[in-house]
Amino acid sequence: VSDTKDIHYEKPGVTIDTVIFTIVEDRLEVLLVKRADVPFQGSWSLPGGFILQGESLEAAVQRILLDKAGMSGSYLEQLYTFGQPDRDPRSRVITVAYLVLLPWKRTPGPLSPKVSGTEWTAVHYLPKLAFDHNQIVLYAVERLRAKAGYSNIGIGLLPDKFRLSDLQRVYEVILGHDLDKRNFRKKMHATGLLEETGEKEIIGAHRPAMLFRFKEKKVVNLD
Amino acid sequence: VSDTKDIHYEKPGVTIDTVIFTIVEDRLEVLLVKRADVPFQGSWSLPGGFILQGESLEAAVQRILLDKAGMSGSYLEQLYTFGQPDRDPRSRVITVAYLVLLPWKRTPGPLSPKVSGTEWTAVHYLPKLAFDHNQIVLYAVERLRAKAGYSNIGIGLLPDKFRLSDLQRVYEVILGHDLDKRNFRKKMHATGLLEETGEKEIIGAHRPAMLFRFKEKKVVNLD
DNA sequence: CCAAAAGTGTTATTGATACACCCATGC
DNA sequence: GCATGGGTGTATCAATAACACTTTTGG
Repeated sequence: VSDTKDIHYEKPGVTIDTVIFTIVEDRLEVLLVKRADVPFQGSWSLPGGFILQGESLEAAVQRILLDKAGMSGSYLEQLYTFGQPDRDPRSRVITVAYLVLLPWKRTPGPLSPKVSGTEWTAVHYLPKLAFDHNQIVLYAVERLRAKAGYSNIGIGLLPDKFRLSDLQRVYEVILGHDLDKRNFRKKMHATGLLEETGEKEIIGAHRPAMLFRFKEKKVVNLD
Repeated sequence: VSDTKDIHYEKPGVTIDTVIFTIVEDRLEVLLVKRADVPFQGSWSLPGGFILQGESLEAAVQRILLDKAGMSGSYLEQLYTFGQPDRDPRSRVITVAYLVLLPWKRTPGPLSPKVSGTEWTAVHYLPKLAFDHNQIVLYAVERLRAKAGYSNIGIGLLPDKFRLSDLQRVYEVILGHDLDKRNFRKKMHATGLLEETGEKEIIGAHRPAMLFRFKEKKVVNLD
């Protein structure tokens, strides 16, 4: 029963932490921010913050994204709530972790962090992070892998129009192993979620690739 | 960044709410408690409560289970954190919802609620609950259904020793449709998780059934 | 001997995997 | 004309789904 009247113990703090993924040069990268204050001063940590009055959890995530990363996420999913009593050395803080996917912009450069003190880091070379943030990132990677197996989660990491080889690359990077081109394309077409844009894109001295788009902009479970 | 120093807005409250499932006479039932206080005085609601200082979220769930239901859960999983600003009409309260499975005791009777003001209710005949608790129960049922498809979640709803027909019944109740006996048993045996106890059980005028046990006491993903 | 649940295999269908060549382009 | 990525189909294997009869017990 959610009863507020009998609180005689101190309220825990509640924060949001975000695991923001993107793909850069065939690597899965996560956005980190350098902590300005104690504890863990100077350590890297996940972008996060407190929830404002009257603000939904999702709205808080979007606000934090804009403040800390200078961008708004294309896909957003609640991950898990971490509440070990000692996870913050100062006081009890419970954090609701979110998984965020940023569309990978073809154009190189503008994906570089917009906010000073932030940096994209490959998940394979993650430093020791503040608080329990390493655990949170691992949990997020696990979730992302699992979802790659049974959903079109790749949509969150791609621009509106993309080549099938881009889509395949996204899944390969998430899963950590190569996929068969013909089987991958067969399966993707079978979902009925892809539509041709009619446009073709030429990169370098190759046969031009058809650009595709997802009919549904939402992440959806396949089969 | 989990920074407590710059809180100038009021902290939200944090609660735990539990969706406690069991199976009674081939029905999936959930434990409800009648609210003694405003708001929603007299309404049914999910067992819940505040988190004590220094208490982990899981420990809080176990404590609430014991207090409100007079029993400890066999399976426990964090469901989702609900934080809509208006979900509690008095003040901002964020709740971390847990899914709990109670082993169905063969012996009829002792599963009846131990604590006054609590009642088991079939999920198909759920009344209008306090707060957003209907939404939480729906979410829990969805999760349970999904897990029935790819895990041995049934373990949480069964006593230590059980007949294969009991196990099948559990899955049928969760999924809401009948399963083929031979295919079900083939699949279950193929997991390698079942072991014969050697004991047989005779109920009524029938051929006695072998009692089985799960080798792993944990819920595990199949395939 | 009858009613009721326990137990047991085979076939058909479906989905997943493995695998190799031609095409269009820029230089 | 050559290097590079784009694009396509078939055969095998594994998993799933459909389906019916015999066994053991108590009454």
